[in-house]
Amino acid sequence: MLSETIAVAMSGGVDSSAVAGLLHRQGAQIVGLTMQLWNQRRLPELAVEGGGAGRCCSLDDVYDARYVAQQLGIPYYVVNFEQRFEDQVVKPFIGEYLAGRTPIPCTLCNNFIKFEQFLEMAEGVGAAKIATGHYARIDFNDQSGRYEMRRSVDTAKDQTYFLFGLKQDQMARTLFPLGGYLKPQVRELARELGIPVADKPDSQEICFVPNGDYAGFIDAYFREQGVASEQTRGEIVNTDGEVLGEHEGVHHFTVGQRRGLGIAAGEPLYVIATKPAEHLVVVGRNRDLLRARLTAQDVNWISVDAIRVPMRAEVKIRNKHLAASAMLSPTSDPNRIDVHFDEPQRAVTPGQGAVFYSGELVLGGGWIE
RNA sequence: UCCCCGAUCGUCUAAUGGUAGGACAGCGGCCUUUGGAGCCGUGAAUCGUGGUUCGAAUCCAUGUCGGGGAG
Repeated sequence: MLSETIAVAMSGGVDSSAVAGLLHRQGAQIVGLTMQLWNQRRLPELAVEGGGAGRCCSLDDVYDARYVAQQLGIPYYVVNFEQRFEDQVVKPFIGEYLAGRTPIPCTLCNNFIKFEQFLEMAEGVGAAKIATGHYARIDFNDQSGRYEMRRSVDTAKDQTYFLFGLKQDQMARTLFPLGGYLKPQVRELARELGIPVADKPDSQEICFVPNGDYAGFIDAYFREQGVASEQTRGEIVNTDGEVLGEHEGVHHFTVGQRRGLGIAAGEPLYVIATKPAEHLVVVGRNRDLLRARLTAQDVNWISVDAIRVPMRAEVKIRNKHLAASAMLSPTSDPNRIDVHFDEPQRAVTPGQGAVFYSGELVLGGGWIE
């Protein structure tokens, strides 16, 4: 049987370019695809000097991706997912903030765009599999009959936290060629392969927010949609309900946040919660943020079947959180899991992911209620 | 109108005759490649005017403002 075609998601960055180069060198038949996800000129008031280079769909990045594909001599296409991206990532992203939660756009994008829409698109161009530059590892376990996910070898670059929503059938068709590499090795590899973007800086922050000011993005989106800023303002209160100040919208805040409150209380204040219905931001002391338990909803199991009895695991509640020991317990709802930490954790934040690990193995994960 | 009390960085406050300091807030940077957190750095004040004193945030007078009393 002929080697099957692999569609490489090329962002124009080092990692995905290295993936394309690597697979090409291995003799795979590949096609490069760049997803056009957001028009950076959409909200011109957010424009940043340099044209937003380093963002996921700036013209520069598309140019880079095309150039890399050209250098490798592989077919290359740009696919336009803007509408889908706005409906399934941007709007939910804003909606989550307005609901008092803190979304993870990267995970939404993975779940609804990269490993769904993109996978379909790949099929459409005759590719049975896709490959991305994610730092994670997928293996098939013959005994369990499941695809398993592991943290990347480069623990600092590991992106499994953002991948907890991947389904077995998606994993079956996905390659993460960089999961076994360290980032410096990837750059070295890119240089070896003659990839022109080998020394391009890593991108970071939310790809569709050109200046990194996500709250400013939401404000600008509101203005575009005709929502007046007066409608989002509200009060900052302490846990006793005493009014300490005012704010420009609950979407400017997330649990655990310290900066931007503008309240001089003699001691640092942190956001304990946002209450969008009342336009309130509740603040308190750092120790008020400790929680020993949470419930994860829409849980997706990856490397193991859904649990029926309690199970010990390490749980990450944000990307840079050091996974903490906890007991996972099933609830009456099979999609919801109770998590009891051995030690209270700081700033358990609704809308963020709770990802379950056993060592380097990603068991699964869900959304914090 | 009179009598008390008070007035220090943006905020809260320390210094009672001898270098105006701290906390919080702000700003900048680093670190992180969801949002946060954290770390480092940084600007910022004695209500005004006179006086006493070698020297005044501090003592005196007076004005202004704020709070409280006295028909």
